[in-house]
Amino acid sequence: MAGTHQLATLQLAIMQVLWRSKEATVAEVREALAGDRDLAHTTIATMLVKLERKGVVDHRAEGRAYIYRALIEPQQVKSTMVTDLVERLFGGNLTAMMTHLLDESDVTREELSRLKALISRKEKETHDDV
Amino acid sequence: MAGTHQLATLQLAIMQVLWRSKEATVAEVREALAGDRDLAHTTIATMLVKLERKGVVDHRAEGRAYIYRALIEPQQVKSTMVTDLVERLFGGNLTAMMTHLLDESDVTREELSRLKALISRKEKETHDDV
DNA sequence: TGACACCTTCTACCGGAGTAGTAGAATTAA
DNA sequence: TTAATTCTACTACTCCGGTAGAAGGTGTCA
Repeated sequence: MAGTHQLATLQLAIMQVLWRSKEATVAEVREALAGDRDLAHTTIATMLVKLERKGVVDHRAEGRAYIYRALIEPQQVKSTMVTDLVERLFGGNLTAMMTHLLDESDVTREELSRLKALISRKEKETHDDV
Repeated sequence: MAGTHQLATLQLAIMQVLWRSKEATVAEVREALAGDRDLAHTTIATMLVKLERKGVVDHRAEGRAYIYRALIEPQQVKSTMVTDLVERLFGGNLTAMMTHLLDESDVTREELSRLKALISRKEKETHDDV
């Protein structure tokens, strides 16, 4: 099971900053998160160390500062976390998850037709290659 | 924010047993979980105490044993957890979540048409009552 | 009535997330 | 040169999930 990465809330928030800006120092991450969450400089730094130990970010020194960058793609994290939730909540049943999403949230007409188009496109792509 | 319940993996697994069987003793929960997870009796018992403290289960004594039952509905938990993930991962954008699901998982033809039917049904339900 | 089996309760421990203070190095300003 | 600023490194602490041993209560049955 390589490349599966569960990330907690703050960790994910930090990663999202890195994904957006390619690279960032502790101060820059902190700046980007300010407003939603006002955290101490050291808190961000600590989290980045933990993320690095986890192998999902990397850093290089530039002068006195460390510049961090993400080592994994948003897609990997999303896949892991969504798949995991579908597994835990719906026993891996994708349609059940979709049904829930459609039932519980108020989707607009426009979104519905966009989804329909998406499915049609997907149907064309899906050859009988199972 | 009442009625929002985040549950971790084991907690959710235990709740699912309770939802299926309406009521269960510690031993029964343990039995139901055996195979996937072989846990000590006391582990389940401890988790149930924690879940009770959290207000999501309840118990009554019958003879020497406690019989537990769920106090919340599966739907409440699913809503909370799905909504939360969509928020954290896709900034609350439902369509983005759906797109991801369609792109990343290998959906079969059959599932696709079932989804299409689902959307059509939803479209009929959705009056312009926004 | 004593031995055993079954149950809950209490307590404890580990690890990870989150939060941050403090120390010490380095760079800049005065 | 000294003082202030700005970083990282180290440490620690709380909370929670998960896991389970030890202890103590209670029922059963020969």
